[in-house]
Amino acid sequence: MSEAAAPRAARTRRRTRIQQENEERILASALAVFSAHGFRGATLDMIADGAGMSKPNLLYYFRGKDDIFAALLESLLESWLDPLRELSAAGDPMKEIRAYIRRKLEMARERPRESRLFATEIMQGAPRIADVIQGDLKALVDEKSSVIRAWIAKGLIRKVDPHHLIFSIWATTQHYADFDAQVRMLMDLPPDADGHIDDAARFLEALYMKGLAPD
Amino acid sequence: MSEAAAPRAARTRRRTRIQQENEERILASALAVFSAHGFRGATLDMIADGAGMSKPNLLYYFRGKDDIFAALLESLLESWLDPLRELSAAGDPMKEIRAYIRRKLEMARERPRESRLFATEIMQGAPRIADVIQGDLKALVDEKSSVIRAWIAKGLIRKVDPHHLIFSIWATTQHYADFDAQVRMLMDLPPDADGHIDDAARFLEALYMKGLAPD
DNA sequence: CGGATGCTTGACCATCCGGTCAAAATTCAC
DNA sequence: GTGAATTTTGACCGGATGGTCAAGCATCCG
Repeated sequence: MSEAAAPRAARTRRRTRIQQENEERILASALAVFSAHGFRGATLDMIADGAGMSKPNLLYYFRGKDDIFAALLESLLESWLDPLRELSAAGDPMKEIRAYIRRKLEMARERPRESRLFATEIMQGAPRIADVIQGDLKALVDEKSSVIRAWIAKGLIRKVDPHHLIFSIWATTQHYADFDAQVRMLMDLPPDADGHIDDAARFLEALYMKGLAPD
Repeated sequence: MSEAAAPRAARTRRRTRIQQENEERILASALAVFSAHGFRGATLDMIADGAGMSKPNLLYYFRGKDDIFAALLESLLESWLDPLRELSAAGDPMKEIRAYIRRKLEMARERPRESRLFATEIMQGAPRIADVIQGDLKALVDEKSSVIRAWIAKGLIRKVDPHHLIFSIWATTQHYADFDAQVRMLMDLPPDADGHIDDAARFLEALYMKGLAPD
């Protein structure tokens, strides 16, 4: 994500009210379309339709499909990483980890499309977001790994590999967003129910509390 | 998965040696291509190239892209569900669960493309495999959930929701296949190393053994 | 060894899709 | 209100892509 996508529209002066609004509508539509169909499966017409405008108009605001995708990722990245960022070295380790699990599950409930967007991209080798992963995300993960190692050194949690701990929390929580369709089918849930997330929270919190408690 | 894809070629009589070979080569190539690019991102030309034949020739064996995909899923499904099928009600619960985790991680190491194939499909709402999930897979999951419930009733493992236990094992193990690119970037691993899977096994086994042991 | 059957492919088609362009419509500043 | 700047769009283009077809080539069986 080297820089913000530069819409043709923005070449002239500052952002107009119309520019602001339309760019927001485009990104909102792009999130829906990209997360549902993947980058390749998404079409500019779908995104334009979702944003209530014509394709050429869409391309007046963004240079092309790649630019829309890049702008979308950039607009989402910050808040996507927030839950991990909030993991505080100063807090009680068990409470911090439990709270992290809760935040991630809440994201899975509230923003499943964001989760699927990143997931589909990573599964195809992360061609468009490799720099973000190796940059910002890696720095954050390394930092929090140190925090976890410090907790271990103090004997506050069991000795585990911080990377694998983080991966497992990502995997278990994002599962309820990424594999939502499967979860619903296997649990016989209606399309809108989300109470199972609370059950998942109870299960995961118990698993990690028992699993990480020092001997 | 209502029925096997019916190649034009098979209309006449029984499968020829050449038919057998070519169908295998096509499915092998299709696995590589579909898992790397998703259904929409895959093209018939890519699959034909990978199978070392022309596109019309490929379409002599399968009716179309959808048929190839359906045949591929059907050919993989059985062995994909094997690890869970092997979970035995008769065995020691802790050992059974640990062995299940190992089998799933081994699948992630040995057959990551299969994992990604199913994952991308489910993430897009499972449009092409809904019947399999609601049929065979659901029956299997329900059966094994009963097994787990029986273990709980006997006090052999802690009281947990069987569905969420199964989901969490799927999520944590398949993560190393589906998100392989991210795992490698965050752990600074070369493209071919797979020793981190052993570390993951140690982490996950410990997490679940401690997390599931009865109080 | 010759015909019937099965296998393979080059050429082609229709549609989709990302993207362009010029002109029309709207908004804005004065 | 009016001219300039901004916004919007119908029409269009070129390449990709799923799929077809008819003819050529290989294989098999008697």
